[in-house]
This record gives sequence, structure tokens and C-alpha cells, in this order.
Amino acid sequence: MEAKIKQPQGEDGQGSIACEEGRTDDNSIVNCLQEDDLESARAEMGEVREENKRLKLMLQKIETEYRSLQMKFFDIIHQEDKKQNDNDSAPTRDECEEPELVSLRLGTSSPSERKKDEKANNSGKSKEDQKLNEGLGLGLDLKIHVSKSDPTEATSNGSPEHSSDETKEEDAGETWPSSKTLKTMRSADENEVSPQSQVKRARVSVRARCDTPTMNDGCQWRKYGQKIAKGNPCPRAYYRCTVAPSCPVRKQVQRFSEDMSILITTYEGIHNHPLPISATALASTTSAAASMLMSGSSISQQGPSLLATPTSSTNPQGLNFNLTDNNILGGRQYYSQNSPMPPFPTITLDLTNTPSSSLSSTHFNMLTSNFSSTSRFPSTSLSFSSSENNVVPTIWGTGQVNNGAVPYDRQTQEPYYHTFLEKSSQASQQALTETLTRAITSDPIFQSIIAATLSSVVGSSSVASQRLAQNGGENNLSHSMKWGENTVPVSSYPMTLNGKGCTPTSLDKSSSSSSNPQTGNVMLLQPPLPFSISKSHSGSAAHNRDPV
DNA sequence: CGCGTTTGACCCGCGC
DNA sequence: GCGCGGGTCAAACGCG
Repeated sequence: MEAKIKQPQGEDGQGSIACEEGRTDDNSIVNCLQEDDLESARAEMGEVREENKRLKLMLQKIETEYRSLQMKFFDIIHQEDKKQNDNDSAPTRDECEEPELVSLRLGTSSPSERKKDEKANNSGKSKEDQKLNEGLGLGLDLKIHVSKSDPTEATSNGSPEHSSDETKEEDAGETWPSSKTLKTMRSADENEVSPQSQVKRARVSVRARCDTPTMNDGCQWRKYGQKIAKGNPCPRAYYRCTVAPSCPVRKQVQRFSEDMSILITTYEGIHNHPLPISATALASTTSAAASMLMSGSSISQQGPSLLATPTSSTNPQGLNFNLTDNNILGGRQYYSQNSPMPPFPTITLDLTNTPSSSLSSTHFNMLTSNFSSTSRFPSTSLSFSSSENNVVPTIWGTGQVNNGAVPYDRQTQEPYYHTFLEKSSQASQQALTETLTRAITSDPIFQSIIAATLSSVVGSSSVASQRLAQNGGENNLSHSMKWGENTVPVSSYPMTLNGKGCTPTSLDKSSSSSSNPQTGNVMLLQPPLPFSISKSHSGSAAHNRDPV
């Protein structure tokens, strides 16, 4: 029994310990201390409840706003659709609303759940809780919806004003599928993955300090190749997801040639199987990033077309802001030194605390790439940087050994994971929540990016950007929520940057691939909670980013 | 013996 | 058409 009482001491260790000692010495002290404890616990619970309420309210607001935006968006789509398919037998609106595109969802994975959500959109309030639960507990599911209609319609709808050249390029590599790629996507669904798959070709590159051969992202990978890439002495390793035999997801792992402690992991494809909890964080993040990229790239290259925005409109829980590729900061992609530009649309999540990014300390640093004119594809870079190691935002990694070399055992991993979560996520989540909220609220650039994106998505730029402009620079979290209120649910962004990342320890392992199982410096801390917009930490969130 | 890694060969796309 | 480079395959190998 005592042991059980002792257990929570990780959280409020002092009280528990005190009671522990008191129990053996003096009963009155025990009572006193226990009452103290009880009271503080109650107070804490009260706080948590209040915060819960607030969050629910926020979520509610966000959703209503989202729905209205969605309606707007559909209207726009409908209008465009009418114009474009005036003479042809136009696809029905349903077909437009459920395009064969990428659906980014938080929490739900089964179609039935999806339907539930759709129903919930129209009705009730109970969904709030449902979504809360789902959103908090699960990862994001990236699904491809292939409409029954002729896929070529969607394609032709999407880029009506394009020259043939551009269209070719878009079809070949851009986000939205051509008829050809759709076919392959279909077959990929049924059998194997086609390399032509658009979704597969969208890539999410993650850059983080890590001294292990690969980042521990919770998935099970099997190495299938290694190559020396030009311009980088470090070999690039190719991994395939082996959680499911037919899973199309692959990743490339390579060390950054300029800083060997930085590991660059590029994910490609979408898991076609339920993910281990420990993998959902990264999966959802990369999916979200890919989705962002897709939406953004479509916007940038095609203009706000039909194809540009399904991701941001059809999924109530998805990641709902897109990035335009127009450079705001002109960040330079790390890989550009090795190859002119990535041949695929790539989004980069920079989780390193590189000197350049340390300029902004715990600043949610958003970079976009320099692709514009030279690349067929946009590459977007998100940089989550911090100069404080303990705040290095990380989305992956369980502490346990679990790379491709180690068989994954879900049943044994999850308890470990949860235990680990309990212990570490709360503290780190707080810090990172602060970091992110601070970053968002204090970074006008980021806000302007979102504003620009929103405006391109919704088409009513003025409102969104104005609102953002109004809120820009304010550190009040409730203000930051207004973005979502007015435009998109930022809170649904699944990037959880909680916890410790790869410790930037010295790189004592060879950069070449090693058969050693990784020791797991990257810690996966929790499933992809949506952007935590916790108000209770607003005090520290008031810190502006440190200039150093 | 099974599973995962290694590594040279091969394929394919792209640029010249 | 040719060469280059990225990506993948698959036999060989190593490890538990």
C-alpha cells in the first residue's frame, strides 16, 4: 500500500514524501500533511477542470469557425466548378467535396469514425468530447480518398489555366494526382505501392540532432539500401517500414554533411496500417507537414484552385493551414548543398538548435525554402529551434531501442510508452507548450505566413490577415486562439514538440550506418496532441523570444 | 535457422 | 545516346 502512495511522488514529490515520513512518526502530522495534500490536489484538479473547460470552449469556437470556413470554401469550389465544367458533364458537388486527395485527420482512423465525425459536424456537442479524446489520444491519419469518378476530371479541373508543360510537371510530381497516378494509387491501395504515387512522393524531411544511426520514430524499419550521395561523405541509408508488409512508407536517413550530429530523415509515403502509438506522433506530424506542403505547393503553383485546398477543407480535424511557398525568410535547405533541389515536394521540419536558429532561441522558427524558380516543387521548412537543450522540441523517439533492427512489439512497447509518458510528458509538455505558444504569439512572421496561407485558401485574405495583424505580437494566448477562431484550428496541428529531443551530445558513433541498435536519444514522449493551447501557462508564455 | 544488414549490381530518370 | 546519380534489388553475410 505504501508503495502505491509513494507512486505519484514523481509529480508532487515533496508532499508525498512528507506524508510518507510523517506516517511513521506522528499521526497528526500525517493527517495534517494529507489534508494539505488533498487540498492542493483539489485545487489542482479544479484548475485542470477549468482549463479543460476553456479548452473545450476554444475547440468549440474553432470548430464553428472552421465549419463556416468550410462552407465558404465549398461555395468557392462550387462556383469554380460550375465555371469550369459548364459544358462538360461536371462532377457533382459531392465529387468535389470528396476529391481523391489527401485527408489529414486527427484521431480517427476508421471510416465509421469518420462518418461519426461528419455527422457530428452537423449536430451535436457530444462530439466535442469525442474529438477531444480522439485528438488527444491518437495520431493523425492520413488517408487517400479516391473518388469514384474519373480521376482525370479532378486533374483537369485543378489546373485549367496551366500550360501543357506546367500541367505535365504538376501531374508528374505535384501533389495532386493525375489520372495515371491515381490509377497507381489505386493499385497501391490494393497491392503494392507505386513509385508514382503522388502522396508517396510528397516528402517530409526532419532534421534533428541525434547521435544514433536513425531517429527512433516508433515505427519499425528495415534497411534496404545504402548509398553514398554526391556531395555528402556520409552515406544515405534507405529504410522501409515493416510494421505492415505492404506499407509504402520509406525513409532516408543521412547525416548533415556540415554538422554530423544532425540527422536528416526524410519520410515518404503514408502508412497503410494502424500505427504503434509511439509512431503516431511522428507519423501525424509528417503527414501534417506533407499535407501542408501539398496544399501549399498546389496553391503556389496553381493558384487557389480546386486542387489546392481539399486538405484544408475536408477534414474537420486535419491540419488546416497551408503554406504558400513564397519565401518569407528565404531559408536555405540543408540538402540544397548536395543536390540542387529535391526532386519531390518536400517539407522540412528543422528541430535542430543550430546557431542560426538559436538567434531566436525558443522561437518557433519558420523557414521557407528557396525553391521558387529553380525547382519544380516547393520545399517548405519548418524550424523548431531552441537553444535550450531541454526544450528541444522533439516528436519522436521512444527511449527504448526500437529501430529497424529490433523487432517491434506493440504490446510491450505501449506500457513502457505510457509509463514514460506519465513521467515525462507533463513537465516537458508544459515547457514546450509554452515554447510553441510563445513562438506563435510572438512571431509575426509565422503569423503572417499563416495569414497569407489562409487568405489563399479561403480567398478572403483580408479578414484573416487583418485579424492576424491585429493579434500579431501579442502574447496573450487567447489572442493567439483568435487565429483559429477566425480561420483555422491551429490547435489541431498535431506537431507535438514535447519533451526532450536528441541530446546534442557528441557524436561518438560513426556516421555511417551501424548495425548497432540505436540507443535512442530521441525520445518519443507522447502521441500527437494537438497544439496545446493551454492558457494556464500564459504567464511564461508572455516571454518574448530571447534575442540570443 | 531466421531475420536484418551490407553492398555491389541494376534500373531509371535526367541533363548534356 | 551516353553518362551520372538516385533509388532499389537481392545475394551474401552476420548475429542472436
